[in-house]
Amino acid sequence: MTTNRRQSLKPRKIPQQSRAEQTVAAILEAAARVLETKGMDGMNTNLVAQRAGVGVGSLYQYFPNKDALIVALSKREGAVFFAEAAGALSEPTGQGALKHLITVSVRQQLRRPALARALDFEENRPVIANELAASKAAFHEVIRQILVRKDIPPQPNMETATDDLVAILRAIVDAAGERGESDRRDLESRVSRALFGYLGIVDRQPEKSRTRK
Amino acid sequence: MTTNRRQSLKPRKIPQQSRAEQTVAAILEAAARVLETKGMDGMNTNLVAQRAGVGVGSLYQYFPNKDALIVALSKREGAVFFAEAAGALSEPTGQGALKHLITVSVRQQLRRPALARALDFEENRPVIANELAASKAAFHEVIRQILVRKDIPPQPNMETATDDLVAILRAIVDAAGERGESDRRDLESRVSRALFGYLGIVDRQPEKSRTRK
Amino acid sequence: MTTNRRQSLKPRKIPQQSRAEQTVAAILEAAARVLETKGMDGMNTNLVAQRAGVGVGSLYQYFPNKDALIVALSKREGAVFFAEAAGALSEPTGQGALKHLITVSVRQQLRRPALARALDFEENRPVIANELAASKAAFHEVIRQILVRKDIPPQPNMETATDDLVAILRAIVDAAGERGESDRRDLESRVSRALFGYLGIVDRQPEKSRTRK
Amino acid sequence: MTTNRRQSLKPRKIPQQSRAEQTVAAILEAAARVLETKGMDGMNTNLVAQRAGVGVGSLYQYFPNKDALIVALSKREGAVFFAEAAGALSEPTGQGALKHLITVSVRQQLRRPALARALDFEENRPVIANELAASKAAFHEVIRQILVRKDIPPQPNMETATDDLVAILRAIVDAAGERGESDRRDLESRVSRALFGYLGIVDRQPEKSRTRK
DNA sequence: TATGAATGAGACTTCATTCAT
DNA sequence: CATGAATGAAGTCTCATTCAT
Repeated sequence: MTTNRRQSLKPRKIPQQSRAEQTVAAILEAAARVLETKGMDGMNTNLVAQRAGVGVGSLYQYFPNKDALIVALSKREGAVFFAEAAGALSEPTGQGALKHLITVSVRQQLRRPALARALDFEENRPVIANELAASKAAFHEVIRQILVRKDIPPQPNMETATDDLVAILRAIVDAAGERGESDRRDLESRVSRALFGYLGIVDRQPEKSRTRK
Repeated sequence: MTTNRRQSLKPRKIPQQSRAEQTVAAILEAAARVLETKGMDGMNTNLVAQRAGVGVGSLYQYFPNKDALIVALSKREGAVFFAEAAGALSEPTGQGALKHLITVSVRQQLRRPALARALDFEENRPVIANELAASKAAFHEVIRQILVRKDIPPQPNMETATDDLVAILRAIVDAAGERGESDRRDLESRVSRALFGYLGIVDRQPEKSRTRK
Repeated sequence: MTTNRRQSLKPRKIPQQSRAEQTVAAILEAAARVLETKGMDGMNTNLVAQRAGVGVGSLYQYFPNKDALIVALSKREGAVFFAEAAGALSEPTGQGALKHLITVSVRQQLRRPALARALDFEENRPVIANELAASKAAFHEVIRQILVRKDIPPQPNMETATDDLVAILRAIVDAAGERGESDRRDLESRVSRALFGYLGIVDRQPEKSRTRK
Repeated sequence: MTTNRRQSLKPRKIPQQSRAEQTVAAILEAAARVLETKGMDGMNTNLVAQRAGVGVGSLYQYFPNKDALIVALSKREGAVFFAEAAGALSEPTGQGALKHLITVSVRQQLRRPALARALDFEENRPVIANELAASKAAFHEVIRQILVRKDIPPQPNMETATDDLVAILRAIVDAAGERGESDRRDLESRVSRALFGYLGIVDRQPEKSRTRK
């Protein structure tokens, strides 16, 4: 079974000694690596613990179950990203903000493509999604604030548009990740075209940069 | 575990009697329904067999293992779709063909959104992907032939563009499916904007249809 | 943990082939023996399966969890017993019926004292008790019908009296079982004295049988 | 598992400073409360320590293992009780002494019924029983001295009678505890009838107090 | 001495797959 | 061919106990 008892997915205890902090970090990183390598199906708590160099017990000391591990991982990955993403709001124009967001997202997703991909999927599982609702809302709010800017065509349905943008972004970058791409510039350009197109933003300057490859 | 012994994923025998065909169909449909309802995690061969009204043994008579079931399901879903999609090629213009493709894809994905979503994911698992390589190639060829048309800006990298288009398409429609949307028209419009934008097709006629909601 | 998911404790499937019936019987008997020997704490599903000569999987094919095993065992033991106990009702007098009940109970409890003791305890756990409520009620009804007879002093509170009688009976016989006693006659006499005393039945004939040991 | 390594069950050290005494008391009381609330199955050393407001380590400082905790608890409960029970010996008549004993026992058992019940059961586990043999013997000696009095019919087997009396007593009171009874008077009366009946003491005065309820 | 982090054996349970009937 | 009983490897999680700080 994937998930057993329905318990809080929140961390069981917050590490109080520095030794514990290290343990938690090690577990999380091990989980990340296993997820990257073998996917959710190949990930199991014993393996994660082993790779982290701790006993399974330690894992369960901090995470009530496997899903909690995913949640924690999502949050860990999301934290850095969100900070950078929020920076988009200080861009003067909406389109600039969007560009910023794209840049940041692409970089994030490309940092550890396999991990990002795996998490993207897991985050859709209701149990997980539920736990991450808050973070997701915060992120969506950022996007909403961008879409509302003057230089972006008004969108009929804000929520839908937000979802779509995120979905498109992830889709392209995940696909790239799967192919092992790593040319950020090109990727950003492709994503931009799709997103700007979606939003109905026509011609943002005679783009010369379209690299023929 | 996802897959145990490595065996051929091809159906074990081609049913030649109609009774067998019915059995296979029943199993496949049962699998589809379970996949829709409980996701891959909640799907197991015993359950599928039971829902199909046959013994597990019979299931293994026709499918060497669980993955073969997924493959067969993917092919079943893909078959109808591919036929319709290929029809796009008879459209005179590239943009028309693309529209056609979008319409068909949206319809397909919206027919059984949960199933489509689940399969989309499974199809990425290497074992499955490998088995479906041929079908995928055929589909991609269709897209390639569209992209090559005169009224579509030349794409720097054909393979990438194809992948991206499919990814975007799926992403938007999956998101819609998850939200329970069912307005095909609106969906098609959103998808179009993203895809045309991606391809660098600027303003296809002053679009008045953008519904403000 | 003793009990995990809250599921029905009812048997998962009823054996349809005779092979299955044998398996179920073997599992139950193995469980009984383990319970007798090592108590609930020493009983685990793997061991039971092994002793039954089947795989654990088979055990779970018929019993959704460990507790279901206990319930089934209780019912198995209770069934024979109840049939015999109900016979008490055909005794002409209430006191006769009581004697009958005592005889039957003592015999039952002495057949497999350790098992009886262990089950007595387990049957008090709420999860189990709940499942056995019906059987228990039936048994109590028999007692109630006895207590209502003319030659038994009216009891202020029927339910309490019933509970007490059963408790006393079990207590004495369990104690005897623990000591390894097996003189049924003596045991019956001791139980009778306690029960008749409890019910306020004074001198039922000059009892000569009081063995000096 | 119930007990891991076999070690002495005696407290590891006799606390000589009052702080230590307090710690031990806190642990014991925490154990009692957990036992009452969640039964032996729900009791675990980490929880007990936490409830006691100390680290697990401290618990193991004073108790070599979980069973030692039970033993200590049994002794703690037994101590007060034994003192009161011994008072029975100063009663002039045997029957008076017995009454005294009953009163005391009922009070004891009713003080914390759930705890008493749980301990009753644990005390039967060989490992525990063994450790408590001395206390038990002392208590049984008190009963023996009562049974030997002139106004009590001679019992064929002293040890058996003692065991039985205790068993009956516990059985009735435990049952009462389980039902949530708390009418000591009524309970004493019921116990008396059973015990006197068991001992073959016929009519202790025309009892008018039998409350019809 | 106290603390609480760490440990890992072992318990429970599931499910893909096989095979006797 | 069909059936469904049987299997057992593998995964999840708990908790008594130890030990570094």
